[in-house]
Amino acid sequence: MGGRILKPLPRSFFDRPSHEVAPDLLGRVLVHGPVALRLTEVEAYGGPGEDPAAHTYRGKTPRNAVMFGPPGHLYVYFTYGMHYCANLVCLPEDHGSAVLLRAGEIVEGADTARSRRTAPGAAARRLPERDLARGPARLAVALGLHREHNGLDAIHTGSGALAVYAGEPPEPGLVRSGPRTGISTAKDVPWRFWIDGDPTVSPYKAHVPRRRSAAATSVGDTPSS
DNA sequence: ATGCAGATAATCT
DNA sequence: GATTATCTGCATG
Repeated sequence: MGGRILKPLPRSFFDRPSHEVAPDLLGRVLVHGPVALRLTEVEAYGGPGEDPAAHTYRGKTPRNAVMFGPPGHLYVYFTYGMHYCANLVCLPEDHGSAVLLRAGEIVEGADTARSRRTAPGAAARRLPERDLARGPARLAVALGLHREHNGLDAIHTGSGALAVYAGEPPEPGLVRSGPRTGISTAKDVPWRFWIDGDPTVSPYKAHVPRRRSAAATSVGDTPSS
């Protein structure tokens, strides 16, 4: 039969700098339980002292500890008071770099992904296929990744529920790179990688400084007069 | 199609 | 107390 056997990626795949792993991750297939996703957009983040935009820039903390662990593990963080984002750790232990999984195409378990992505109360209309994992927080929901999965090993061991497979890498000419999304420092570092023309790639958003609430700025912010 | 504002809490200074 | 590796809904052209 035509059933293609997916080859699991070995740990050594991730034992490289994150900006080398990131573009190589495009087209690979991440499987978590019933849902499989082909990566179409990722971002690399560097280690302490070398990447101001990285969570590890100022060293090890309880939150980013997993990034200082062995490669091939999942780093899941919580942000904006409501979203989870998932990364894959790179380089040997103690380096603190990773690749943020920003978007992908659901290739298996779309019904599961869709129900996870459909809010209880809202959404009378059907969510477009391309939006199921278009953006890092949406991707985490679609794959069912949460805080409890922080530190999980993503290397196929024969028993784990999570693994990354070789998949079909895109045509080299279709891989594009540019500045990372939504960061306030290191804005020019071109460590965002995506597959050109793929509809599941998220729209680029530059960082917008959120203005403090009016109440918080009421004292002492008057210009000279 | 694009743009803005609000949501909402862990984390770090 | 400020910031945040974001998303959604509602507004307008």
